[in-house]
Formats: sequence, C-alpha cells, structure tokens
Amino acid sequence: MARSVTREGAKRRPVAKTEKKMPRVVLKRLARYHQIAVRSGEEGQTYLSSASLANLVAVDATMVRKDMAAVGVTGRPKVGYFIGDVITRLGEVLGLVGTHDAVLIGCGSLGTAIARYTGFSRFGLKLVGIFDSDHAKVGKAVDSHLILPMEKCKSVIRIFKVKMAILTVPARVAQPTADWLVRQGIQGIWNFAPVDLRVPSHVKVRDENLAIGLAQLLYAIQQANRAK
Amino acid sequence: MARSVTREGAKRRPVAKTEKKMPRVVLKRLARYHQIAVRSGEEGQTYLSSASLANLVAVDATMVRKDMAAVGVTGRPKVGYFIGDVITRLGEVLGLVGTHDAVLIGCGSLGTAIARYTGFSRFGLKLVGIFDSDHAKVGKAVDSHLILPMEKCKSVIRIFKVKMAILTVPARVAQPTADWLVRQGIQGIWNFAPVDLRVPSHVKVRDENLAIGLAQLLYAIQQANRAK
DNA sequence: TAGATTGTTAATCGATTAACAATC
DNA sequence: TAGATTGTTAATCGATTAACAATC
Repeated sequence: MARSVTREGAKRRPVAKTEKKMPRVVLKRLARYHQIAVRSGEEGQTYLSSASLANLVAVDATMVRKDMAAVGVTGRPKVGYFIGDVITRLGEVLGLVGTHDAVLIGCGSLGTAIARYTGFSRFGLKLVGIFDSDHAKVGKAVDSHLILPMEKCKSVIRIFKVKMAILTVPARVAQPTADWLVRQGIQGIWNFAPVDLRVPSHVKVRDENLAIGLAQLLYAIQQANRAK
Repeated sequence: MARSVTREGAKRRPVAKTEKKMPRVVLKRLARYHQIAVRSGEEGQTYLSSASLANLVAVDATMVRKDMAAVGVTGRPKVGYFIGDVITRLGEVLGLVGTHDAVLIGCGSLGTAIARYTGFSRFGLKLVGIFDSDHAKVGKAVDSHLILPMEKCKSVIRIFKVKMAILTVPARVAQPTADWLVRQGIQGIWNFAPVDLRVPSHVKVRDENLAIGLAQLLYAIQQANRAK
C-alpha cells in the first residue's frame, strides 16, 4: 500500500526510455526491426508500417507499436515509422554505434569463417587479433588477419583495451579459456562452443549454441510429420 | 460452458506426453539438458539432480522437474535422474534418433565451416551433398565433400529423398533459394542468412541469425557499462 | 472529412515460481 | 527413521493480445 501511494505521488519525470532493461524477447525483436529497416532502406524505402514490420517478424502489429513506443520511436498515423528514425534509435538502444574491438580465440573452421565474414562490421565489430594455441596454425593468414599465438593475446587485450572476445574453441577448453579471458578484463564473450559458460555477473555472455538450433529444427520437422 | 463440460466428462486417457507441442522456450531447455546429460555421461557420471541441471542451465530447479515430468522422464528421490533415461527420452522427443540427410547450399566461409564441423553428426545429421552456384568453386573439396553445381541439387534431393537443407548463401539470394528448395519438397531449412525466411506453414525454418546474437551481446555490455 | 495508422489502456494468456506433498 | 530429492498443485508474474482512443 504505502509503496503504491509513493509511486502515485511521485511526479512522472520524462525518463529516457532506454534506461530500463529490456527483456530478451523484446531485444530479439528490436534487432530484427533494425535489420529489416536497414535492408528496406537499402532498397530505397523510407517508411515502414507496424503492420508490415509485424508481418516480416511474424508478430502482432500491436506489439511492434508497443516496442517502438518503448524505445521512443514515434510514427506518423497513416504513414508509419520513418526508417531513418528506426535505424538510428534502435542502433543507439542496441549499442550498435561506434566500433567494438574484439579478439577471436580459436582459429578452427568456425573461427576462420567468422574472421572472414565482413557482415558484422556493420555493427561496428572490429577484430584486433585472432589467436590459436596450436603453433602449427600461428603465422597463417585468414584474409587480412595473421593468426597469433595465445601467448600474445594478453598483451593485445591490454594494449587495445579490448572488451569483447569471440570464443570459437573446442567445447572441452571453452570454460577454462573463458575463465582466463575474464581474468584479462574481458567484459563480453560471444561463445560458439556448445557449452553454457559460467562467468561472473559483470561479464556478459551470449551462447550461440548451434546444436540447440538444430535440435529445435529436427523437433519441428518431426512434429510436422507426426501430425500427418 | 458446453465445452468445459465435455472436457470434464471425457475420460483422461494416458496420452503419450510428447504429443502436445512444446513451446520454444521449453525446447531450448530440453536441448540443453540433453547436451549436459551427454557430456556428463562422457565424464562418467550416472545421475543428475534437478538442482545440478538447474544450476548449469541457470533456471529454477522446479522448472527442471516440470520439464522432465512433461516429457515423461521420472527421477528417483534422493538420487536424481538417470542420465541414460534423460539422453534416450530427450533424444526421442527432440527427434535426434536416426540419421537426417541434408543438403548444404552455399559454400562460402560459413558454409564450408559447417560442412567441416563433425559435431552435428551426434544428432544424426548427414550431409549428402554440398552445393554452390559459383562454378569456380565446383569440384573443390571440403574435407570429404566435393562441391557440386546447383544444377545437380534437384536430382540429389530427389534421389536421396532429402528433407532438410542448410542454407548458407548471401542474404540477397536466401529467399529465392528457399522458395526453390520448398518447391523441391524440402521440409526443413536451417537458415544462416541474416533474413527471416517466409515459407509455407508445412515447411519448418530455424533462423540462425547471428547478427541478432551480436546485437544482444552488445546491448548487454552497454547496459553493464551504463550502470556503473 | 473519412480513412488509415499510431498509441495506450485493459484483459487474457501462458510461463515461472512458491509451497508442499509424495517417495525412496 | 530421517533426510533428501522428486512430483504436483496453486499463486504469481510478465508478456501478448484485444479494444479503442488519438492523430495525421
């Protein structure tokens, strides 16, 4: 009771709407909106309606409007949302502005694929070094990157003040490597090893567990066949 | 009203619990349990408690028990769940039994990385052909696979009765390629192009949109820094 | 103006958590 | 037996959807 009175009494100040932490599902949609807006912009469109976005993301139009309202993107009745606004604002919210230096650990097939992929530069991702503990790989080139020995990783992180690591090592060594990265001051780990990493709460992890995606697809196919 | 009466009146038959479709979030957890069980088994453990699973998946122990009950895995008080049961039953539910033939379309860096990766064979995934429309790539080897021309894809799908495709083509051609695959009778697409594919409802798609993962990580890192 | 679309509040739905009983 | 752990029902919480008002 007392609490609700307090809340009622307090003046509603115009808080920057980004401040409250977004739930995961919302973030996922926001990232999709952003992606669609970028692509639509490249195709020469200038406005997107909540209905069209909803259609592309397979979600209710009301939710698109709510999401947009939540991040402070305002649309125009009868027209829709201005694509420039969507890209700018969602880019801010998602933290896609500026460059993000990262190290990549593990130059196996997946690691080199990621090192070669240029699409992430759109998000400001920049690899300042790629590393492997296998000395046979050290010195080889992956596009413009030279594979460096793990021994050099520590100083690269320190010198470039790297905050983010991409982890593409075998499952077995993923956790110890992550522990080591955390000790070097890494704040975010994009993990492609099929393990759920344990890290201190100040470190953020995104587990890109591809096997889980495969399992989900196999389940869906199986369901569809069973229904028949 | 009438409906609820009908439901009440109907005898509760012991339906195989798998039949009702699992929500996405649940599936994700099930796939993780399976992964953990496999790994724990390899390490020589024989039982897993709901608490330990909950800890590894960062979820409430009650939910683990509910999930297990939902798929029909029964545990033993004071002991936990028998790892063999967990692997077998979850494998069945997720459709990880038997082999799943698949074609891979697009032998760029990500495509070849996936073609090289052997970890998915654990789920019964078997590549019966890898394809590229770039004739300069055709004939080259990716481990034990030879890159085939797209022109051959149709007959491979027909001859091997392939139901699943892995799509690792550029974003631009992803949708038309998917449309074509659907016409060839493909039932499931594992899509790595950064586009949400539109397919008929009888075709299942898993969008493995890595850029969304990156965006989510960047957001989390940004949030953590802002909080300070 | 009429119509289309955004914006917002209220209702619904479903997933998660809490509490506790059952069981080895 | 006592204790630990599973299993299940009820309460809570939060996300989604529905309804409708506001606006260009």
